[in-house]
Amino acid sequence: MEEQSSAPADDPVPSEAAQGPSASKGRAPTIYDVARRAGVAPSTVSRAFARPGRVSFETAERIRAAADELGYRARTITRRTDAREGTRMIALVLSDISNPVYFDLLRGAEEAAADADYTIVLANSQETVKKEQEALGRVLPLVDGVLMVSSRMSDSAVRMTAKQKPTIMLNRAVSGVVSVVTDNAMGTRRAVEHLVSQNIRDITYVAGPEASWTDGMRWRAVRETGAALHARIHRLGPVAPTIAGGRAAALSWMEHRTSGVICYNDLMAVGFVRTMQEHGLSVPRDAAVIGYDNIMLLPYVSPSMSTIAAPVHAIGATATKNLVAMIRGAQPTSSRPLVLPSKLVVRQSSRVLETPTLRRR
Amino acid sequence: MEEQSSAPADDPVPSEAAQGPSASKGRAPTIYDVARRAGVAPSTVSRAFARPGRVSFETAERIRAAADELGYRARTITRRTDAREGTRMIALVLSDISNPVYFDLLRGAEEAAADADYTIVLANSQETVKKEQEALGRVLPLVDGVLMVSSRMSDSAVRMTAKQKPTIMLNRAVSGVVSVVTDNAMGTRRAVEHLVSQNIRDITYVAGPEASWTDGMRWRAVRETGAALHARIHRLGPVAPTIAGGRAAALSWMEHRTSGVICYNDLMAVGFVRTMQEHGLSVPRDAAVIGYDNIMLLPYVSPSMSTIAAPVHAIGATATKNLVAMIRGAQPTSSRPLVLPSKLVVRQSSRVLETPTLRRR
DNA sequence: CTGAAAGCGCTAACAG
DNA sequence: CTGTTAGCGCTTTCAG
Repeated sequence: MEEQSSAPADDPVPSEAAQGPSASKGRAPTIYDVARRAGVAPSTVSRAFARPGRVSFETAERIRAAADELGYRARTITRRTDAREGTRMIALVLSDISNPVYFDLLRGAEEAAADADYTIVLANSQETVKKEQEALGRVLPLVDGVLMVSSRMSDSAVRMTAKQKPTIMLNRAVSGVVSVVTDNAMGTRRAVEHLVSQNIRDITYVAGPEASWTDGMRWRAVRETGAALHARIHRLGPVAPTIAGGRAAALSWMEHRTSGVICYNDLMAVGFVRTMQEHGLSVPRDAAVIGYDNIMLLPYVSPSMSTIAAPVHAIGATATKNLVAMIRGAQPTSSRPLVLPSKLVVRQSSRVLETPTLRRR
Repeated sequence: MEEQSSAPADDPVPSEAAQGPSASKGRAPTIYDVARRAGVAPSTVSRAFARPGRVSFETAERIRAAADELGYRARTITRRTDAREGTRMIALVLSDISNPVYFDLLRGAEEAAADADYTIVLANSQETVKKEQEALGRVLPLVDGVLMVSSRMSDSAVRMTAKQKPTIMLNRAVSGVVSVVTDNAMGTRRAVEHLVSQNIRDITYVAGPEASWTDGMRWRAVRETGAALHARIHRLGPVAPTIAGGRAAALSWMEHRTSGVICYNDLMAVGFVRTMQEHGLSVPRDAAVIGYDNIMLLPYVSPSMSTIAAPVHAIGATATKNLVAMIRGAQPTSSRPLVLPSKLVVRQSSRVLETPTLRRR
């Protein structure tokens, strides 16, 4: 629209017709252009952007004006990567952002980062490990540190990354790399106890993605606790960690029903329950169902869903704080992963005995 | 720089550094280190990374080996920003990533980006406009284009950005900037018709964030359609676009009930309904409630929630495709925003008349 | 295919 | 406070 209209009249501009329509055309203006236009030395322009105090107000004014006219924008990155000053950016790499679990993690990370004056750059890679590595490779050179969430990359690949930039692993433990994980075992134990205490001794664990470290931990926790408590544990899957995956699992579960079901995550649990209901089964009467993660809206589904909750916000915040410390030169204190506690949240989907008066909280 | 190493203080630690578990210590290796190690010229190393074909297989091998040993990593960004080759990254700026609406948008954007071999970098800024601008400023220099979702920045600030890099605005129309929006009017009209056809003629619109362009559009659509259809329209709010916001709104709504309620978004609608239920009211009997966005899990809350759905995936994909075209030099065709249709999804929360056979309990 | 050398845009060091 | 002059790490000529 007004791209044409802005035709500046006052223009002592030489032959170089400043710019075409919507910018991005005639090569981005450099610091030299601005300097020439403002009648100062390039270094002064540089200073004006990097160290505002060090340049006289008037000169700064003039430079800013010139920069505006030319549409100049400091190439912060080049400057910073070259100067090794740090870019004040942190990469958060995660494989599936559309999983609601990550919300609070993100929030926690962001708050902690903001406190320390860092910006979080998210690199998401729904797809393959390959994509994940590619995305990581792209952002790696421009951040001061890396937060990897539930990565599917191999341990050695992760270690490679950790060699290049301060790195913290979340939701997975990799030896040699600082890790922050949740204590799946504890929450799981509570869940199994909760079921067993209601006389449920036949429990199916519905597995999530095979490559997932978390799935391994959860399955192991279920199995071991089950053994300790004399419950019979079965395993189904793996299926996709989605509502659809849960639905599929429910279908095969029908052929060998158990009175208790623990799903790798909440989304699966929701799908599982819905499919049961569609087949005329009722939850928790026909089976008590529990998920993991405590995602948003879980209290609002019907029946409200029990879950094993991780302190996701704290994980994000803690990891970020530690990462910032590492960026500032701190050496990792311990070689063991930092473990944060998880807890069981009981709602209707697993409360068999005393059915409450249906108006939870 | 640090060649004068003997000078600085108390460092009795000589050559030991090499293998500290978490590395990231001794100065990132440069292309020169690799070159020396591989016994070639720096330019050859550069070529080996940038233009694989142009270097003999053997030399490439040697260089790769040397790079691995030293843990060298191409500083892609510096290289690319300098070379104006483009970084093959696109910034997706959005103010609140924890809103589930953005899932599909993100997915759409990512798929389209991947098709064109671009990576999406997410810059999230929960907070103020100031934070948003800051985050944008940080990533701007290093991306080839910008996707702004529901930005709260001023029109002129947005135009500023658009001057520097190809930019597309999503969920908001800014004159002079390519925009992709949904046709809120159409979906809203259907919703109001749906209510009126069930003899609901008293409708409350619960407003979302004041600064939101979308809220303005939705409110306007409700008001105008209401007028056209002879329904009485009321307005409540603004409240936060969250479950809590919806709960708060429900409380004040109690004092002046209407038989129809349309909330700025689904989260609010869920909170609204829950609060009604807690006060002994039933949905849709006491009020038909409709949200916007069609977020995940909506079919699973109780009662399942009606909503006005935008083709979010398509928005993300379309915008990204257009952006890539712009990056490649295409000129924006039209100055008017690209409008994608929205539609009404009727579920239990608004179905007053023929209560379905509710096999969904 | 490779090396030497001249940039690239920006910053730091050192006068004055 | 500002200009000059060396860099910074990487790329691009331009010869061989």
